[in-house]
Amino acid sequence: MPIQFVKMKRTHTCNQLRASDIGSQATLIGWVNSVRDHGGVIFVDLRDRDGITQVVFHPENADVYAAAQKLRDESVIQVGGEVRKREEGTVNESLATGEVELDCTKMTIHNICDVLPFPLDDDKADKVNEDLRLQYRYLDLRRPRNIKLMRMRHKAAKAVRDYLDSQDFTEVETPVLFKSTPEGAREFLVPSRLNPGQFYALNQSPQQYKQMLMVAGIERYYQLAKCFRDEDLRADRQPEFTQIDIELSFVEREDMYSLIENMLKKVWKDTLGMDIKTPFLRMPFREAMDKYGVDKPDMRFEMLIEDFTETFKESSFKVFASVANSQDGAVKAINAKGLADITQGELKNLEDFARTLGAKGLAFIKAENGAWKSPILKFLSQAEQDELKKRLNIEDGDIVFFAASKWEQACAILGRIRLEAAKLLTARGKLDIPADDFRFLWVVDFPLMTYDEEAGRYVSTHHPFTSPVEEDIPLLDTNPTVVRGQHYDIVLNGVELGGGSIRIHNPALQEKVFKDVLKIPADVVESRFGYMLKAFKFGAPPHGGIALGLDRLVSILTNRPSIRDIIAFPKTQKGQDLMAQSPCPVTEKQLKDLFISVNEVDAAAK
RNA sequence: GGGGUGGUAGUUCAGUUGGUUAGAACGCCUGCCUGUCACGCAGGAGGUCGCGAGUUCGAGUCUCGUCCAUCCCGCCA
Repeated sequence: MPIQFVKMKRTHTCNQLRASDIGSQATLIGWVNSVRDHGGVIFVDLRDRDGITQVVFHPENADVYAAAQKLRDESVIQVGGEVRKREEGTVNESLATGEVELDCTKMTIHNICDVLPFPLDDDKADKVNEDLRLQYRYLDLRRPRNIKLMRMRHKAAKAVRDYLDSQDFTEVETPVLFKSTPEGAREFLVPSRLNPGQFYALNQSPQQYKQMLMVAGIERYYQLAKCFRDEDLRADRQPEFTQIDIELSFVEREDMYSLIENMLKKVWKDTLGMDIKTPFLRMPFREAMDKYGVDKPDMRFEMLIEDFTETFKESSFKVFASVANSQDGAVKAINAKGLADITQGELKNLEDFARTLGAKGLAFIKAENGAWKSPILKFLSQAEQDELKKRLNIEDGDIVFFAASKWEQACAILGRIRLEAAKLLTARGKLDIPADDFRFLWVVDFPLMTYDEEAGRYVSTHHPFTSPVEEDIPLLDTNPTVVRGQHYDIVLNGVELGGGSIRIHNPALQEKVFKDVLKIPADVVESRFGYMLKAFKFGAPPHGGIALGLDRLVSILTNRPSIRDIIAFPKTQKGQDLMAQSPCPVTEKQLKDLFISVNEVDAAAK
């Protein structure tokens, strides 16, 4: 039974009392951060979301003193008393309130906390198994560090809203229950009770609705939109996530760049107080792949990939020469500066990594003690070695990795090696990436289409609503893969923050993309996109938009490795909420009402 | 669907070549302590070694399977 001595109102937060308050009465409420019982005097560090204040219990105040002996960490108490000056030598410099303490004469115990399932100190709690922390997410979240993350997320979202509001945007909510669009990501299906045998799909993004809002004449739309994808999870992927979803009419790419740059400028200013530089760097997709091996380059360190396809065309090293002379073949290399001390194990890991990406092996040259060491060195002519040395700036202590393969694969392999090498160098203290180093980048000039060998047809690089660059439109008929899309990705520190495009607003062009280029059967086009094509015939304005992942944005902003850290109630890699325990089986009646039968495999899982 | 890592006390971990009663720190409980702030001191409780098979005289340790978590590949128009 909680004891209650007297009714009183909170007068201060736990981060407010200062020397100037000495002698006045105050009432604080919060959680017991720690109890130090000295037998004749008890100290309680009282914590709320703002800070900590020391509360003292003396035996003279018999009631509260006796009650204080029963307190356990994380209990919730309300305490009243006089603000006292701390004696000389007992001031706590590490607390903002460290000059004073509250001499407790009145107390209400709102809740005595059970023994905690895991420690809540940040340094200890960070090591606790995440599944346990997710079971008790409300406790994990209660840690000051995590509360701060939630508040940072709020600040970021508010900055986005404030900025877009200042630019005359209207926030419009679009349906979460949408229709199934099987060509995209895997969807969550929702059975319709009123339409037996039919299903909604949770929206993967408000893409089609926001384009309809443009046709509707909203002109400037945004939404912090919950989106759902039933794909496998990663550290930066959750089944439900939040997008900053934006769409405007009468825009061109340049307008979009400056809009987003200014928006992010405000986000960084309002959250971290930082001024980020605009305009952001821009890089064509092809260059990103060539130099960084990915379409989302991490610009915080150099280590660029160099192309040696020409160098090895005439080489006597047949492995490289044959690739260099093949269709689409490329020989590329990267210098991991200072990583010649790589261990056998680390080298093997890199090699395995390369293999998973389709490489046959991972050729390398180590420069150590004034000499080059490499299994392939004997095949390389002096001229080839000179060329490598010059263009890769090979010095003692370096290690160079090679990839010889199809262009895209060679880029991808070294792109991964580049990132892994950076991790190894960072661990060795040879590469220092400050936490507040933010490198924004626009990646542009993506091909509108890529050819899917497996499917034997063209597929949209982004999505089928992306507009081709005007002068490339004639090429749609002859060579779709060289058509450039009016698409842009925004990349931050090697993470794709978001992407968007100028859309097609011409119904004839949209229909052509669906039917002639993507070869979607006419009846399918009609059933999936018929309403869009029709809408475009009724005064569709030119428009474009973008979507940025809010979760990813905040995780980078706060330097957290996983977006689970900045989502209040995240799901595990199997998509479960360990606290509420969802998903879970439902009753026979529920299923019956929905005309659904569950097969035996699922029933066994119950 | 595939690969890696991990699972031992409430928590974080240690546990030798397979060998007696599975340890430490923190937490918890009891007692002492009037100035601490990671308070201190003394004592105590607490374990189906994720689960299931197998090998063995004997398994925390070896083998196989399985479950859970996590990282990655595939996937994410």
